[in-house]
Amino acid sequence: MPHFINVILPLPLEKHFTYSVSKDEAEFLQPGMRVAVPFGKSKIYTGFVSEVHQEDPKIYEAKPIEQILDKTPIVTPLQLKFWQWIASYYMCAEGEVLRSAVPSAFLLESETIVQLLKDSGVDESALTDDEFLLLEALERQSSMKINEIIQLLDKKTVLPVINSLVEKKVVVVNQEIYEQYKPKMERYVKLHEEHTSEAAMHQLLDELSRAPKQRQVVFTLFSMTARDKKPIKVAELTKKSGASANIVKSLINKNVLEEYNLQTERLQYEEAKVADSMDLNEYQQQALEEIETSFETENVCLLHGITSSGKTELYVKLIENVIAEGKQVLYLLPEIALTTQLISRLQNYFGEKVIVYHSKYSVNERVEVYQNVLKNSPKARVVVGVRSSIFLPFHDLGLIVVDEEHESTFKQYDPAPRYHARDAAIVLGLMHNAKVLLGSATPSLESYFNAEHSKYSLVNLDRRFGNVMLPEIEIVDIKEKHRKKRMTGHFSDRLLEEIRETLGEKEQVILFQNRRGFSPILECNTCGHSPQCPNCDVSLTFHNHNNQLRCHYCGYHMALQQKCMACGSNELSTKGFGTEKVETELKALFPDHKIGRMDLDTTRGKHGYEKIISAFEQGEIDILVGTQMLTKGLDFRNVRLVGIMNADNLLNFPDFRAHERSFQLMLQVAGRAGRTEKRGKVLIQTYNPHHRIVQQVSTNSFVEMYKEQLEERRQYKYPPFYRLIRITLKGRDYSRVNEGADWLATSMKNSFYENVLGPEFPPVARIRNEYYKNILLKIPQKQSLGKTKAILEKILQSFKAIGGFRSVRVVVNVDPY
DNA sequence: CAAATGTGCGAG
DNA sequence: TCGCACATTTGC
Repeated sequence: MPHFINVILPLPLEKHFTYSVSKDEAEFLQPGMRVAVPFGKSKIYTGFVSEVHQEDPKIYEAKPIEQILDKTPIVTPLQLKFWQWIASYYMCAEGEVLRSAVPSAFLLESETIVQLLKDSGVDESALTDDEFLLLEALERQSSMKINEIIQLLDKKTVLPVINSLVEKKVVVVNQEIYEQYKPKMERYVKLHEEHTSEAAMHQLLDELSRAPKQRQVVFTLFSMTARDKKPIKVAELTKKSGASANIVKSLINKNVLEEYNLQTERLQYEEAKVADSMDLNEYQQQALEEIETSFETENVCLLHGITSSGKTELYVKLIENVIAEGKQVLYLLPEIALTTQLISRLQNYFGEKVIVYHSKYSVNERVEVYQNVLKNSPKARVVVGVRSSIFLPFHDLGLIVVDEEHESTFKQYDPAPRYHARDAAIVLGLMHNAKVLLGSATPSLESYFNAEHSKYSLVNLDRRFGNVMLPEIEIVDIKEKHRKKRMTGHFSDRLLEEIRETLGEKEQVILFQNRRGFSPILECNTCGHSPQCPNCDVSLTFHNHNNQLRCHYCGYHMALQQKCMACGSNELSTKGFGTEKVETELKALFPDHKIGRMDLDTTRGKHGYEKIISAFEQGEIDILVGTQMLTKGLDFRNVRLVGIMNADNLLNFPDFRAHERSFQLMLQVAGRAGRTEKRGKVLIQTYNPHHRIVQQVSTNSFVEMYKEQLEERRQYKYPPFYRLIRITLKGRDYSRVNEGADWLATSMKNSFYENVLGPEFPPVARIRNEYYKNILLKIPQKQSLGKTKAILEKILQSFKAIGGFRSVRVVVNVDPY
């Protein structure tokens, strides 16, 4: 009886693929192990076994596998199930889920290696120029990769050349697969065997009497070995003995010392001093008890705790209890919120039991985190991580905390799977039988709605820790201020007054402007022309520091032109403003104070973000200007004033969640002010001081905002009353995209009638020379989600079958928010 | 007219 | 996603 396995490949293909294996292999293989399999003409991919079986696929002959890559499964059966759920809910292939679920170092791919065949005795005159070039190169370096050949011949299609040489029996091609994960090695030394006996040791020291430095090194080595039996690192030895690396090296050369390498973990934290967890105040204590009671009957609990009410301490207590039961905990954070602050706080409490997983980790670091979680190591009791950490191989998850639950960075936009980590975490929790705690100062409407409708339990925490008062919020009408000529640049007189006062008292200021760059738009006063990106339908943004015009969508940039490119006039003016402009104006207004800026441009690189934050913490910066990066759970002690430069550009965003988002953002920024005894102050500059949302922010009326927004959602058929699926078509050819969108919308309307909206161009209809068009499908609560998706799937399939639309790509986004 | 570019298809 | 067959356009 032949044996087979089904395999998931990391490709956007719906199907699992069947390969044949031997009896021994079949007995060895388990779901979740990796195998290298040939796929297509010449490629080898890493596949994950989903099933071992004996069903012969009758319509084709299964290929045998190339190689088994694991001794034990690296994906658990529960993960495989979770992948299936993600794939079906978010309408994508399991292979796509796989791609974002495991560290990319696990996915080996083959590379074609071309080698010279010896004694070919080829007639060189029978070769083309390219063939001859390649032959020559191979005589020098014996083997080449396809990429190297492409460079060598300076053309894209090199396969014909290679194939012709293969035919002439000059070269052979091989597929090679590489393990990408490289363990980190560190150099260690020990005394060479010859000298380990007592007598030999004495003799050695005598011999070295005329080399005092070397003698010192050997002495240090002795005392280190005597103290504890741990292996000794070269780096440590040089440091302790005060010798240079050269001295150690010469000892190694003399065979006095012996060098060897050991594998080390990349993920080493300095020994954290484990602090006792803090005592909770009575409100926290009460909230904790409420959460615990709710967990007896419910799986998901929403904790609505205002800014600096001490939610983190609550989490810590809950986590303590869960790890005491020997279960794992997942602590999810939004991407930007991955502050050193919170992690070091958790490490203070849990020491080495905390492991961190985030997007700036290298592939190798990710592999190590993954493996620690997989083997259920004591280092991975508490996993703190971003969105993608829901894919780690948990064994026995007891609790998932989703902090800042309302954050939109939990939703993955591109590439597929376009999942929402909060929602997926709830499903994951269900699979593990774990409890899920959603926490936020400004919960998302959906979560609050779910809590109100008893899908989740709700716990409120509305006292700030240490009874710190909520900041006082003042609204400044800048329309009025402009009229009365009380504006200096983008600063109202009130804001300047408050900044002066705060700085006078040696306290810090945060200014929030949700737009980077200098001024978004450069406009010609004569003809009104403003420079556009050649690849996208947007105006270029002016960046002062490098005097550039830049596109924020595709990265296109050009030097600033002195004259209008359309009419040649040199009267150019700027419209709107970004963080850079605020910074420049501030520098002119407060030349004696240090001003920092935090946005995408200044936080590039692995530690850019931390540098700015610690500079601000240390008081090296007096005023910090930034985009929404500032809002995320940062805890600055000395900030008393927060200024929102312009509330309107938030409110006028063309999206059904703009108001909710603005409310959340403003309240979160406001929460940065006055975290100690002194009452903080928040100034909001706006052209619409009577806007409902601005008013609600100023009175901190979450529930009022919730009710009003909910009513609007009901009226306009938006979540949580309707589910949304957005279908985006994109392609190079404008009319193809249009026709395709029309066709698709029409056939969708045949099934879903008035619940199909569009097709419509998005606000930016062209990005990187591709045209975009959206169709929105609204799904009433009564309508079955599964059936809807099945119908949609069918429609999409027939769409793909139409020849003319093949060049249009279709992106399906479930819950596109 | 050859080479470069586009289009469609199937993979186990 | 990738390679390949086949079709169409491009540039000297």
